[in-house]
Amino acid sequence: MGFMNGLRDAPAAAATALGTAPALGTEQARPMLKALADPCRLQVLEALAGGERCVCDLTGELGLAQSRLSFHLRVLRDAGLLSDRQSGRWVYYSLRPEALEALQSWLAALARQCTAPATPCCD
Amino acid sequence: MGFMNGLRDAPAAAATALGTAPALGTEQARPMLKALADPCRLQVLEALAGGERCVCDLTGELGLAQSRLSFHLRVLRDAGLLSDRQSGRWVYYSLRPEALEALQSWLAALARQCTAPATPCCD
DNA sequence: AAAACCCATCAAGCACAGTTGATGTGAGAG
DNA sequence: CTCTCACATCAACTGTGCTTGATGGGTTTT
Repeated sequence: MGFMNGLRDAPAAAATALGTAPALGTEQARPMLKALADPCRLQVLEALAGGERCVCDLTGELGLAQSRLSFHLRVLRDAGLLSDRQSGRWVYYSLRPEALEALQSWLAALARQCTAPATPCCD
Repeated sequence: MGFMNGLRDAPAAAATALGTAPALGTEQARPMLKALADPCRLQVLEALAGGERCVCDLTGELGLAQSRLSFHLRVLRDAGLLSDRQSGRWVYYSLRPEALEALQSWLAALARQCTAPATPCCD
């Protein structure tokens, strides 16, 4: 059950170079943002920012219970932020740059016109 | 109590043009990400993406109870994502582009080296 | 002054996400 | 085949964050 991560891969890859990207509605950004809301999960992201890592390596570095780390890895993977790869009896996790870039472009779209002069409110 | 939003304005403004920015540690990104984790709050952000809005206007457009909306606006403001301005008996809220850009650069930093070949794990 | 309005805050109730310890699965090692 | 190891999953407990309705502060009207 690792398929259909709720994230299309094609359009995000094209947006790597520039800041402009294929929109990505708030609907699709929501699960990722929800997954990023936990301090424990942010630790994992920081550790994975340097590259691929296996679970046993992460438990040692972060000092987390194995069950706990596995739970958070699943949340991040289900949100489309992580990809996993099994090699022997180890499982390696890594960040998905496409997902991070998709979020970047979503933020960029928000900031695009947000300095508008204000609607007249109730009159 | 609207001062000291826990976000320096100076460095973020310089990063507007390019995608490169003043680092912004995970420590400072955390409260923003936590604030972005709620669907109700994302609705507010979308509504504010078009520009400044007063509260009474938002309650009408989003169909939220006044108390509820006020609660979420506070969370977003405390996280540094929103700025407020009082005019008469109305309060106008707007997105802070600096905050959004700071998050963008934080994501960019994560994606920078995350494709590293994987450390040897336990040997 | 009183009344009407916009918005913030409060206390209580409630739902959900996270933690913990135990158990299950699947792949090498002996 | 059996044992060990890496990791996932489960059930029960716990805590944190959201919702609701009522109250309070502050600003314009009349």
